[in-house]
Amino acid sequence: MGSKTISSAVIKRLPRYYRYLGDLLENGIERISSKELSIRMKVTASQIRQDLNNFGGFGQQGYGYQVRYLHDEIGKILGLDAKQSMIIIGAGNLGTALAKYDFSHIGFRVAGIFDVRADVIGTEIGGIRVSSFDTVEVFLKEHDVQVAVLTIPRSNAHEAAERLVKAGIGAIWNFAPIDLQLDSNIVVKNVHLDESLMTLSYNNMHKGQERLSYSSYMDG
Amino acid sequence: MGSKTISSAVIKRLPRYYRYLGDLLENGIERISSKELSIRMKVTASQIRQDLNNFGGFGQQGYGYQVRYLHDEIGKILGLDAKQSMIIIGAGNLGTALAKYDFSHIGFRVAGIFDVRADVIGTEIGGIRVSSFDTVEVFLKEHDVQVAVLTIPRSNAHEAAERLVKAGIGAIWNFAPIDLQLDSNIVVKNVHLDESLMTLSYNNMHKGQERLSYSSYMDG
DNA sequence: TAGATTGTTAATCGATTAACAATC
DNA sequence: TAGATTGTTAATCGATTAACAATC
Repeated sequence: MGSKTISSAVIKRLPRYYRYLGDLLENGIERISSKELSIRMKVTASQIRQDLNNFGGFGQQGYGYQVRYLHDEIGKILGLDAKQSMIIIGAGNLGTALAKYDFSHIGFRVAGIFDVRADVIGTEIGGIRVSSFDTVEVFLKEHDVQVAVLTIPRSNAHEAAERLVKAGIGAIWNFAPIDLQLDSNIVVKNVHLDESLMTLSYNNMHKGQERLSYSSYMDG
Repeated sequence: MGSKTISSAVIKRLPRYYRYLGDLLENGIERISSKELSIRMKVTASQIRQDLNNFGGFGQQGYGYQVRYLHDEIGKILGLDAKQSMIIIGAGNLGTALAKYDFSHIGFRVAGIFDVRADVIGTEIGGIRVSSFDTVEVFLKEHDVQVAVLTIPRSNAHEAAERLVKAGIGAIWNFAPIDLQLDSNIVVKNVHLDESLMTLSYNNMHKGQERLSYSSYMDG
């Protein structure tokens, strides 16, 4: 069902559409054409129409797109209406920050926090008690969790990931600087902050040699 | 000088090469061919050779590449040998996590932390006193800072960015969910965590409809 | 209806992969 | 020298942009 493969380039643009449509909603704008949206977003109108038509015809000739409708449809495509849960593995600096961050606007909530360090287990972060990582298998049996957030040192990341997968996790948001080699049906999304900073460094050093600001919107 | 524009696709791959070469170094491996590296990294040998040859001929026919040399050269290309400083704007959850993170392995250090909230100013994070954002212009006059890290709410992000630019900042690592519209010679790198989570959500919902695990290495 | 704007096909552009001559 | 592997050119593939007929 619905099996046409959609390129990852398109998928990566969806959240940005979603954000711009949300902004339009907030400003009380009810309809928009691909042309006008393209001007605001600094992309081509062609690209917007091509992207959207991967998922269906959301617009109307001569009229454009209804902002509310398109916004909500993209939200559904992204699964934001699904009320998903995630657990955070590693209550260090980054794990703590993410645990305190409110992801409810995109349908996510933190269901649990885990760590291996005795001095961290039992402390509270954002109203959630940190549990021993040894209890994660039991926890996953008892709770419906879609995503595991990996904010632990590189050295432990692979072993932890394999345990999580064995315990039934299907998606990992990985902040450890490592390429996880897991079963092909496990979805992994890497956020490598140091690599992000390195590309910023490169672009800053080599400034002026290329048109930077214009093509940088999707380089998030 | 050296003005051939290099595509951002190539730039984004450099940090990953750097990481793999660092791993090889740690394992005492002194030379590697594009073929063998391609197997480890799950990319084509062609791509590795094409990418590297954007910057020069680092290898030797019949031999391959010297790991130490190539690693250090890529480090230089990325500017990691430059000892750069950054300031963190916004001492919230994420700003605090980044302030405590050790970026010295890629040549960066945190020179200052700024916030507008009276109850936060004066507290200490990772050994650095949080200063009033109103003092940032003076600070930037007195210190050589390459990067400003923006970890503040969306509503303040644009105004803060403009002040930083006016005060001489040339590069912004932006964590606020907004597209900053700044002078074209300002380098902006966005890290939109919620958008990252949304694409993870999408891939998880639509799992099995495409070959996910294989093409996901660069989707960080 | 006439004007506007979509959905979609065709053309272009750029990035990736393959091939191979150069050379260590 | 023979074998290996690069640097680089050529072929392929995929993504973006342009064009336009369909239609609201």
